[in-house]
Amino acid sequence: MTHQRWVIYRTLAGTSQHPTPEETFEQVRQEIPSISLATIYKNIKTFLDAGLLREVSTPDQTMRLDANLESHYHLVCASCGTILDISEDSVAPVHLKKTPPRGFRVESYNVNFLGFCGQCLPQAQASS
Amino acid sequence: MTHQRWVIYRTLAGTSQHPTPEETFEQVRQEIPSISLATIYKNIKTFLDAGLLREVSTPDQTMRLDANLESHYHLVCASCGTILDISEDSVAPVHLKKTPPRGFRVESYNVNFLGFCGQCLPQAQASS
DNA sequence: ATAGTACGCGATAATTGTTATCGTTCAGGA
DNA sequence: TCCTGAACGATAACAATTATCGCGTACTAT
Repeated sequence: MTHQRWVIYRTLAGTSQHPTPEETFEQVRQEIPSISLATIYKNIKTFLDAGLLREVSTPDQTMRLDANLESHYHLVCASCGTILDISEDSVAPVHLKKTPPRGFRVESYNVNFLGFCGQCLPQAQASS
Repeated sequence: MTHQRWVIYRTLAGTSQHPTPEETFEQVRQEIPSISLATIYKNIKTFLDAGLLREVSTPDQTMRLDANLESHYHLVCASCGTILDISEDSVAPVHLKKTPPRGFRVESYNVNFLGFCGQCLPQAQASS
């Protein structure tokens, strides 16, 4: 556990903003100006492999990170892209009414809610 | 509506395989050898904007396309990445037990099921 | 029919996000 | 203190995607 690794982890774990690697880089840079983006990526990969971090899958083509290890889902703002967490027990369990096709065996599922965050909601309503 | 555009659309609409732009390129190429990858991307974007096509969000970092316009969710094989469709009415409606945080307004939701397809299931069970 | 116009096409360059390489440095154990 | 391997930083490579630009071709109005 090196200093760099610790600062990167602390930065990621200390936010609920689901930052991108680039954003993480910028933030860590304020503490360690000599840090390299490659180091950020390498440590993120290490954390992902170790299960200390998870990747949120979003429509945009950049990685969003999540240090919240508890089971939860995401609310994604269609306007600004903000991601908010919503705990698993806020959502009634999902169940299939039919058996899946082609012998598919379901191991887990994930729910994403799309909508508008408090800040974007007024504009969204105005334009509709 | 040009010839190229039509062939691209037909190729995308004629499969349930959720191809990548690259795969689409290879397939269209068999009909129009002079086609350019950029043309594929431009037309995909046109179709996405027009709502004739949708983008599936997957853990891997390449775009997967979906010409199935009916409401449905996806079964993703954790082993080979295959995506199968599952109709909306195969899944019991999802509902929230609590109101979302920070004034978030939910407009829609999406469910992704992760598991193993019929082909990968035997290996997956053997290795566990 | 013809000239004009605008849009789509193909080639290619540029951009962006991510990963690999390589030499150097540094932490932790003998 | 010395050794060793892992992590670091710089940079190049790579892959996916997007922008640019000149050309050709289909429609429009005359």
